[in-house]
Amino acid sequence: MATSAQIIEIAQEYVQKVGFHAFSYRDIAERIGIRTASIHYHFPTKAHLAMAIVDRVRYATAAAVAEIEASVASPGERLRRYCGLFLQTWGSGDRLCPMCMLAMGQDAIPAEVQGGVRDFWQGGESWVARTVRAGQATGAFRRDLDPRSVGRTFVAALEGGMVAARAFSDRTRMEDVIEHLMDSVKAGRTEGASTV
Amino acid sequence: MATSAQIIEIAQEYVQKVGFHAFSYRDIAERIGIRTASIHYHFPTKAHLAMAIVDRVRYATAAAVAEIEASVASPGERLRRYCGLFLQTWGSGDRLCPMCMLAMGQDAIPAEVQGGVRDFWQGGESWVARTVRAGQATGAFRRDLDPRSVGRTFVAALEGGMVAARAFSDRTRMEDVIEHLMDSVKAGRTEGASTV
DNA sequence: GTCTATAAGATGATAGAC
DNA sequence: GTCTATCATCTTATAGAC
Repeated sequence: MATSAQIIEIAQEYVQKVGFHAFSYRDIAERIGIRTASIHYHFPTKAHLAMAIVDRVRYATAAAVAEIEASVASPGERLRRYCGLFLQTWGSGDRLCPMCMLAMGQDAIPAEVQGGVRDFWQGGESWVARTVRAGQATGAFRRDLDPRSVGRTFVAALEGGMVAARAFSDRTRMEDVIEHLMDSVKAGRTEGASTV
Repeated sequence: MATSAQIIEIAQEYVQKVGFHAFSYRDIAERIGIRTASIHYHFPTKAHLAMAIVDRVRYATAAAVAEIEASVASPGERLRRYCGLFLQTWGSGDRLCPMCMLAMGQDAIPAEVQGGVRDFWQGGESWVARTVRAGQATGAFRRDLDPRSVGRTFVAALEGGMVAARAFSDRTRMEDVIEHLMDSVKAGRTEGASTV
């Protein structure tokens, strides 16, 4: 594999495990067996490296979502598969979502990186919202749902669920969250007034 | 205010804004107008400081939840007030949940701190689960809900929602999440089979 | 592309005076 | 409790040889 690709991959792993500020060029260099100066050749500053990670993750996510849309037609199944992406990321070695990690250190992260993270986040929310609308059209999902709110809740809960799953090294924390999320959108109930 | 209390308060603010690894004793010292050596007198290592933050937050949270239980009886209203605590934290200057911040940098954070963070998280999940059971008993909440899953989803979504609200400086991201969460538990629908 | 060498500054932490 | 002084180490980053 090309050195630059190796650098990005290892840096991404560090971002997912300890965050952007808790690893150094030295950490990466030692893992690959090169010197920090070589990393600076590929990525002049840490901001460049962060941006490369953002681009890589957004590309990979877009590909994964495209694959879901190509192989599954049912809105419910699409949503479940989407949730599965987050579960899969956590499963690949107790890793958090790299975009969530970058979003947390916001104030100490380059502006362009922040923008990329926001695009990723909003992209997920919008995709879920669109899928919810499709499910409402087929009658699979509750008609009284606000797609925007559901999209935002799905992404928020999946990201937060990963934090919990990692803190407890407990897969069921992700699974429980996904079950309740899926349950919250499915039809099969009369839409009535609340008694709360 | 006592110096140690000032130190904890400022350190907590840094944890909420940039994370545990992105601030230094120097940052705190300059804000207070003392030297880093003085901070080391109160908190020998950064781990001690982190632990003090965890204790402070857990104490404050317990007090806030107790206040809710003392002033509100309805499970639905209690849940909504609980969600309000997270909204309020974000509102106090675009801050994330300190426990969520500490949970993210897990691998690079002292073991005792990790334990405290887990206790906080699980405490929130359990409280929501208990409140859900109470709401099911009164008929305000859906009877087919799994309280554990709901508890885990609430905490995950609230934590994740704060990350989103901060990334976009957008209050509605928290509000939308809270609305869908509350909607997901309320009764008023026939409990039927899913068509998803 | 990778190296050595180096810079300039930050970091957590300690010893000992006041 | 706070200070000065100091430490060893780590950090991002650059210059220039190979």
